[in-house]
Amino acid sequence: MDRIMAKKRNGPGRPGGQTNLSESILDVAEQMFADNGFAGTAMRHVAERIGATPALINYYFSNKETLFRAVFLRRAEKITEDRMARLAALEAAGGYCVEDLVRAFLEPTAALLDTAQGRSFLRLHSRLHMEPEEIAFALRRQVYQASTRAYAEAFARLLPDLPPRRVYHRVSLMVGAYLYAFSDTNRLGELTEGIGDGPLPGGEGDRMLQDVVEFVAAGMRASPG
Amino acid sequence: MDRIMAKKRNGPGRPGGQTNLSESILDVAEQMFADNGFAGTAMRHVAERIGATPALINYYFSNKETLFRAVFLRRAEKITEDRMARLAALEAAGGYCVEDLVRAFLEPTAALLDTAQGRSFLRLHSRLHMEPEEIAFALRRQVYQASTRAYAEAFARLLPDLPPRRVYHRVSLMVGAYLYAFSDTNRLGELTEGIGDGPLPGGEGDRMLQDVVEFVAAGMRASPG
DNA sequence: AAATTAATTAAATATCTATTTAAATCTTGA
DNA sequence: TCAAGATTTAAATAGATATTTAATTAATTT
Repeated sequence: MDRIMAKKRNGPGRPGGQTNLSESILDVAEQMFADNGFAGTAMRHVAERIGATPALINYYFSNKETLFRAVFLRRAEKITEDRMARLAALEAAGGYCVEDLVRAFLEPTAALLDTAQGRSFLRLHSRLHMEPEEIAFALRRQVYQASTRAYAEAFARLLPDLPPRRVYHRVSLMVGAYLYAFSDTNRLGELTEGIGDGPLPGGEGDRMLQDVVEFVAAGMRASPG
Repeated sequence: MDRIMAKKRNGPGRPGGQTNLSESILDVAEQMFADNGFAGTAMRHVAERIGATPALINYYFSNKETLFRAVFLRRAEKITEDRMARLAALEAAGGYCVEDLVRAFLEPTAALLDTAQGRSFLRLHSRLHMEPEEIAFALRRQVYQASTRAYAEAFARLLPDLPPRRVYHRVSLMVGAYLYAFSDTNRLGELTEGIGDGPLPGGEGDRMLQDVVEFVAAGMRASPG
């Protein structure tokens, strides 16, 4: 759609004015990593889309893996911080229920549904969770482990009849459900084609979040069999 | 672990006896596509692991994409058939509940948890669902669309108060949850490290299935807000 | 036994890949 | 104004990739 272009001058040398290419690289790389994966994305193509040479990407981010980490961390760190802040707010406010906790966990990612760039990140994010490679593991743990654990412990306090092991299991079911729902790869439209409730009222993102919260909160509260 | 080796003779020519390399190629490719993705898997490496040359793979499967399809379809088609058969059995038996339906949908994939090769497929399967590429879409639709729709309609009959659009949405939440849980990429062990309920009793696969069914069935039945 | 078909390899083809190096141009600070 | 630093390119490096072709050996059919 809207490809970001540096004003091109043929030949080498620093161009006039300000370019802020570093951010453009992150944006384009985010889209391409989301659509084609890490291995499927060529540095050359990222460079082409911003109208520059591959060497420029290695100038800003020293190699492909570092670029990937930068793309991921740019948003992921905000998500974790946001989750922790929301959890702290709930604790401070006193009483909260399972549904409040689910909503607090999901809102920081649901917010990304509102922009195309945010949706790219969500696809990237889902892919990363499905990739067993070491690069993916390390990144996920580094960013999400602490906050996910904090939420799991909060859930455990709300669900004293459920053994801790099963609380964690349900947390991971929540993660799987929202990743899939938010990543838009499930092509809900394709599946429901011809059902025709028409488009959802009240903003796609909000409605989506509400549906997921409802489903997950019920799953969390399910009486252990 | 157990790499399949063709008995090597140096030089070209048809080897003596029977080799059944076609199946070996599918097995190795399944593992490698699961771990490294489509773009991240090199034909050359697949060939090396079976002790043959890349040309042999192109002899049996004419190119990389066809190989990928063959790997996927080998199991996916059985899953769909199994799902349809189980749904028909439920219908024939007369009354069934939400939990029965969830279990019927999930059992064909949960069965794959019992072998290493099956778990490879499950990882591949999850990856495919997160890949927005055209190859992934077409495959998923070809194999799963009809059976998923049939289940969605069965759910709709059991949940008359829930608008069809939302039934489909919940079905896709179910899919996301089980994909993630069964693909083992969530590394539950890592997250729960130090919790120590110890290993689950009664077979990892069965326990896993039971947990997911419980969670998803509750989510499905959640009263619409 | 001869001819045909099946299964395999070695080698070549034609790209595509990430990354580095050196040079070129602009900006900034002294 | 001049030197130092920042940002860019062109070109080279060193491989890796999927796929095709022709040759080779074994199995099967006639």
